[in-house]
Amino acid sequence: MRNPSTSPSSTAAAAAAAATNKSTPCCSKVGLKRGPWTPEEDELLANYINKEGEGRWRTLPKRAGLLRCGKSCRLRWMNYLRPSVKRGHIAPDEEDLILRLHRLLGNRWSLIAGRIPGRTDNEIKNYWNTHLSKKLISQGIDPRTHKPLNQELDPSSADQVTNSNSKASTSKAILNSSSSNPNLTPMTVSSGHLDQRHTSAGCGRMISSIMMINKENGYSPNALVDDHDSEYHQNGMMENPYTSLSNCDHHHDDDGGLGLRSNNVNNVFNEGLSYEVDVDINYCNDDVFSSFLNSLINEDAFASQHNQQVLQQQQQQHLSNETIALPNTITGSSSDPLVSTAAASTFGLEANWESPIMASSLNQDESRRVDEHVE
DNA sequence: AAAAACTACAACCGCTTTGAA
DNA sequence: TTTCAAAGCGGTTGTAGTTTT
Repeated sequence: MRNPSTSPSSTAAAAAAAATNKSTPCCSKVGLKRGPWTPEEDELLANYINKEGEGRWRTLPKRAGLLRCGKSCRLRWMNYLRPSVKRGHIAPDEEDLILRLHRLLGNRWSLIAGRIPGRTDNEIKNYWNTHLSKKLISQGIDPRTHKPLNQELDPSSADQVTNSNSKASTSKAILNSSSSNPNLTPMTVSSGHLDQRHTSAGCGRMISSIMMINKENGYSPNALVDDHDSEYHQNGMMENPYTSLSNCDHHHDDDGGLGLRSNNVNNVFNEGLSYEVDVDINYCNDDVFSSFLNSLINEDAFASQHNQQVLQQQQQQHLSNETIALPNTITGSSSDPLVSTAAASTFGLEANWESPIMASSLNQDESRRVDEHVE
């Protein structure tokens, strides 16, 4: 899309970089082409990779006879030329899944893409920015927090909103929020570097995904904190510095599944009382995080199952005529579509706000659809 | 019919992380 | 332990295409 010869930002950036003696973008090297790819270039790249395989991007252009930088080649291959890339409109079920995953993971586009076969992070990111975020806003929902926009005006949640997209300030924000707002129940699900490179290497960077569970309004998904944040540990949020649902990722076509290596589930705070979830997954395999994520996504499946069990118990106990205080997720009055009842109960969570968009798109086939995607 | 505004998305940039030397 | 190249990620930009005025 970009015209290399008319891109003011690129030329300005290159000039600025030269002036400050900083490293220039690889594409700024003299003689390297930029901008839209031609069919001929696509063919050259695809043919080369089909023959020689991916990798060694820096030297690939020269070997393939392309006047492009390696980064550009990699991007073109990953986002456009790979055979596994699915082109075309995002289906409603894919859209629904994106919404759910975004609510869980925030702007972790590569992670989200990893759960949606054939879709690239770039495509999902673009789709989010051009469609879904606007759709949410039009329905009065903050696309960052997935909470009703009018909730954002609530001063008690200001910190959370303000910091939701800030990796650097996340841990403090969480601590502040959880301490100042008793309704916030932070759930720490640390995961290692949710990155693609774990496949051959060991654990990557350890990042904790902190899901802020707001007992009234759901939770903010974007909070991420580095496990190395000592302040965070010092505040007792974690006992083990590497409490993680692990390292890992997925990726589109490399290893399939989320591939998260779990260590353990962290403390869950509830109204000032902390207790450790009685689930030791220290040595769990890669499926654990994937399963956990699935459980979060497949709320409906769990909820309906749970509902049935509860109803059966009620019938057996002849309590049908009595009023029983049941959690909202069980009564079905409202539930967080992204937090399964099972997962919520397992992790000590309750959430009872539902996105209209997601709610409207939910149906009985939901769990099956999600499973299909995931698998 | 032309201009302006809007939309979609490919591509680029800067930064971070990783692993090898 | 340090350095550096490679790879990857998320945010942003620029432009072609479409719609509206």
